[in-house]
Amino acid sequence: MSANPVNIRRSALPARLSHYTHLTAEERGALEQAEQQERRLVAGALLVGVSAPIDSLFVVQQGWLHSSVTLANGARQILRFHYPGDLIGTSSIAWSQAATALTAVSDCIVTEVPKANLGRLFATHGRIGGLLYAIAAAESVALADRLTSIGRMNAIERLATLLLDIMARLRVTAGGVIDSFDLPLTQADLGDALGLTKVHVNRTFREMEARGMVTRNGRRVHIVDEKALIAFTGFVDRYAVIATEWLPAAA
Amino acid sequence: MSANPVNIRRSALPARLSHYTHLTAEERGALEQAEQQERRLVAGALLVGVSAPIDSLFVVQQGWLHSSVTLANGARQILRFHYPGDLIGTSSIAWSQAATALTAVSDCIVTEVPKANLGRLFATHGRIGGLLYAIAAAESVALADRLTSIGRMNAIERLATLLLDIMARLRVTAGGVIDSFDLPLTQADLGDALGLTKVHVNRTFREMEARGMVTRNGRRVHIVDEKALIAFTGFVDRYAVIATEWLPAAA
DNA sequence: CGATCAATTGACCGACCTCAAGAGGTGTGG
DNA sequence: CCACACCTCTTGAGGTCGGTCAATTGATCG
Repeated sequence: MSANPVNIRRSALPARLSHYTHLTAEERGALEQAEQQERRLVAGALLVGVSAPIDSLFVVQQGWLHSSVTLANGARQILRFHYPGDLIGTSSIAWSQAATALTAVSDCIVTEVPKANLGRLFATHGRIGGLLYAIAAAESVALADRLTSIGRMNAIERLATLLLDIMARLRVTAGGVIDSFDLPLTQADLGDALGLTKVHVNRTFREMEARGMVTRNGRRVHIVDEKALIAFTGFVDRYAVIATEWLPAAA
Repeated sequence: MSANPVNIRRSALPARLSHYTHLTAEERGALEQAEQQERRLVAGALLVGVSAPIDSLFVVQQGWLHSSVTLANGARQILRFHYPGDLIGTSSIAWSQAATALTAVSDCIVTEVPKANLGRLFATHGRIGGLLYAIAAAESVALADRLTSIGRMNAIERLATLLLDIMARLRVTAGGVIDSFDLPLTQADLGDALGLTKVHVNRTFREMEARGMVTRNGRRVHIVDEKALIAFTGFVDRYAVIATEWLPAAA
């Protein structure tokens, strides 16, 4: 364990940013100094509750989380999944209370970034600010894709799109090309993400198997023919590439 | 007409940012210099098509626009509405092609902001960068609210939420408190925004009238009892306040 | 004054929901 | 090491909200 809480080595955030553009050693250092103590969560643990006062963001280092809201009638909507390298809790930037709950899907490790540190980062390293803005824009488009999926697609297309989305996002971290992955979500979770009931998620999954689109083995999901599924859903990978040429050159 | 295309006076963007924090004269000048020529659009005109190569963003000065996508089966999803003071086309920051179409809902005026100018702005005025980031985070939460609405609410709640959302957003510009507004959208548009058909939007609107929630007169929509409607939908205004205390003080 | 578009209404349909029960798997305590 | 509790997955039967199709009305505009 190399747990120096202030100087985390090899944080997932600079690694993620490096995926899109070259960072100078100085920039990387500034990023790592913004991060503070580490928190470990077991699967299912709540990191932040809705309306909790909060003045930090978090960087996901390991594992999955999701952000969600629960309505007055008890219904839940899962808004987004978060993976290593994501800067999360961004709604606390705009307000001093959390707009959504953050829950660990699998066991995970996050590090805290106080808002003030982020402010300093924007002021002193505008290039990083621009890059964070670009990533936020890309995530916003991915969220819009989910909206489109729920608003205008049937159950099988929704589930297929979500599976492709998860796989695309895992690839940014995993590096290589993968065609299967462990899905640490219950069918109730999937339903809450897709605007369906768990019962219908089940039927939809079975229908996808019957059509030869996926196979399942426990939590493991295997995408049989990704190209065909992409053609079927019109899915677009929003994570693979992000333009950075509009940012000024590194100092 | 004071149409100097390079030095637009009183752009809506600095006015919007001033709504949330004080801008120095210098910051205001930098913002205004980033904006370039002005474009006027008639209602229904397409500003940017999907997949169009694009290396500018736009500031809405007057009127409404929306961003949308059209699926292979012809279905359309309207993702978001844009009002004066909004910086739009942000997906072109992350990629060199537009991810969504931008269409004028009413006659409107926009000014162009080349991506490179935005990059310079982030590098030289980090505080503005942080503020834009905060606004983007707030809009992302508003989009998540729409997602929740479509995923987990019935037709009447969805329409009510959208009407409240539009009114809240208009208030940022209109200033005062309003309880009615002109809705330049067809019922087909509303359906595409809500994940409903235009036929069902019609029935839903009539049901809302029958229940005494709204009255309509041509394009004019009047919210009868806003408090009750907010309680009914759980709507949260994401535009009224945005925290800025985490940004370093102005230089 | 015809043409076009938006709003409206009716009849019927179907994708997804609700309710309910059973099966399989896992952890825990006795 | 078994028994029980609990959770998730699975399947069936029947209901409903919103969709589809189609026709009519009303408004706007050359």
